[in-house]
Amino acid sequence: MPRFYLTTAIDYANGDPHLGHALEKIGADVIARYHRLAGFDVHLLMGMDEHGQKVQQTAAALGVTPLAFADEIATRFQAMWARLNVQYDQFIRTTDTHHKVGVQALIRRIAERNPDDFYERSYRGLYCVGCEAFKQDADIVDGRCLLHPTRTLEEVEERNWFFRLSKYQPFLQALLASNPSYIEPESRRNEILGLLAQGLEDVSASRSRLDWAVPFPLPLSSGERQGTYVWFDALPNYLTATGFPEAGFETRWPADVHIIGKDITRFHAVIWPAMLEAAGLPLPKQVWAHGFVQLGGERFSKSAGVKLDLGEAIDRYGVDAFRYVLLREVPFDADGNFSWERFEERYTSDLANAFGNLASRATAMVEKYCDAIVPAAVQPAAESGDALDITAYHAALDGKHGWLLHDGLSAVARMTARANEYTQATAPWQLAKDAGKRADLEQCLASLIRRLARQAVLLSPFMPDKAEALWTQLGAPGKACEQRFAALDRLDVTGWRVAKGEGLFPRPLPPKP
RNA sequence: GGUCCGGUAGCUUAGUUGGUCAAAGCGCUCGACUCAUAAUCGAAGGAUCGUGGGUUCAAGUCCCACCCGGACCA
Repeated sequence: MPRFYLTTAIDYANGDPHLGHALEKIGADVIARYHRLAGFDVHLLMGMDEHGQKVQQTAAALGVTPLAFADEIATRFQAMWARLNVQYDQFIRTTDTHHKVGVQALIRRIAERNPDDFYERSYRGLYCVGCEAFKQDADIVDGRCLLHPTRTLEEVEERNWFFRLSKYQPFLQALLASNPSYIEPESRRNEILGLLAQGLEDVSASRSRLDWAVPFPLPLSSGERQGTYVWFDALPNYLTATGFPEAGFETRWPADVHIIGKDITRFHAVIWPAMLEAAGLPLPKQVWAHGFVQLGGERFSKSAGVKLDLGEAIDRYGVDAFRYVLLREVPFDADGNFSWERFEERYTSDLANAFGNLASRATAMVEKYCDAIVPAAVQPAAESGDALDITAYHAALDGKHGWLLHDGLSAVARMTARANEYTQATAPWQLAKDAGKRADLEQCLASLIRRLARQAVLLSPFMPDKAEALWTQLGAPGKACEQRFAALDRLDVTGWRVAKGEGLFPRPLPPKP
């Protein structure tokens, strides 16, 4: 069975999961579920990034150990992924012993193979005593730290280990020239190409005053031991999760795709492949940078109070409706918008009116006209008009042309619309009045059930529970998630006993929040 | 300040290499139907394609400048 290893960004243990996290995790889950239906041995990795001063400081402020704090945050994230029905195969935490061992092994391996790649250099920056951290320009306003505006920033110099990233510029340029799909979508690749054209700076790999970190395995010439700086700790999680450095990690590594947010493209497209090349390890096959979700047209932020309560969004119409609307509304290759208004519109038009009602009318007619037993279809290919949409669906999800999950949903929506048109045009309720048209009636109803069954399977990566619910209502054997795309063409619905149940996506709407 | 991405009907978006390219879905209006979750089907209306220049016989589609939104870098 072919393997498929995909990862999401590990989330920083500083705050609760929000809409942006949810988009990435649900998207990755859809891709994973799709590949299971396509017959792959799928491994979806998710996890937490738990080191660094912010975690340490927040924990200290709460009077708990950093690890206890990280445990709490990890528990909250995992609980949210469970609610969102995100089915990961592995959850890594950078505080896992194995990860720390792996990070150190990777650094040593680089140092052994390319002794020049790590070197000592002094780092100079603006240091905030309040934060006990160096501040970047984004965190500085009027020469003051945003969080501690009453204190003055000090210019501090320290010696650190640096990684000779600049050395890998030709390698990275050649990589993108020979393998353009290494970074997708194209807009993000262009960004990186521009960055490479400007020239790369070496990056620091260790920092002093970094106590809550993986100890950097090489001591400085002064004897000082420092903590591993963020990217050398976080990025290797994709590798250490496979068991590295222990033998056997190669069975999973390299990853097929890293699903990340566009804000961290640079680290995944530049630093990470350079690190792997330095270590003589295979590169991941692709980095996919999705866009951001805006909320009602505004960027959500804690400070501005623009945020969406994920629990509320899930409770609104159920987790599957939320997953559907989020991925239908937000293109997976660009920024998108989410609002309660759109949620209502999408739920009502796509799910309740089009899809749910199609299931309702079709099962009702089989019950009414055929004693609930799906008749044998005379022309099993009556729905051949769906072929193009099924092709489009796979093109959106198989990764060969990017991961355009929203296009996959559009394709299924067209199939649903076509089935409703077919129903209207054939008017089985009229055929039922004429015994001489019995064959036409049975043909129509069998076709509708077949279409619904196929749509249930195609939608199951997006809406796992609803797909199963429909599968059951149709009287289909087994489970929707156990089907294989390859066998879907030949799906025979003859003799299924339908059982029209509760509406899949009921109206009327509950009151607005 | 630099780089990149986006700015097309009320909303969300399609629009290969310039020439039926002004398109689709939702919403709104009208008509049809009654199996169904007052759902469905059909039809109509609706855009000076961010702004201003330029290239061209011909430009959302190429060039320049500017405005707005976003990401990254400095």
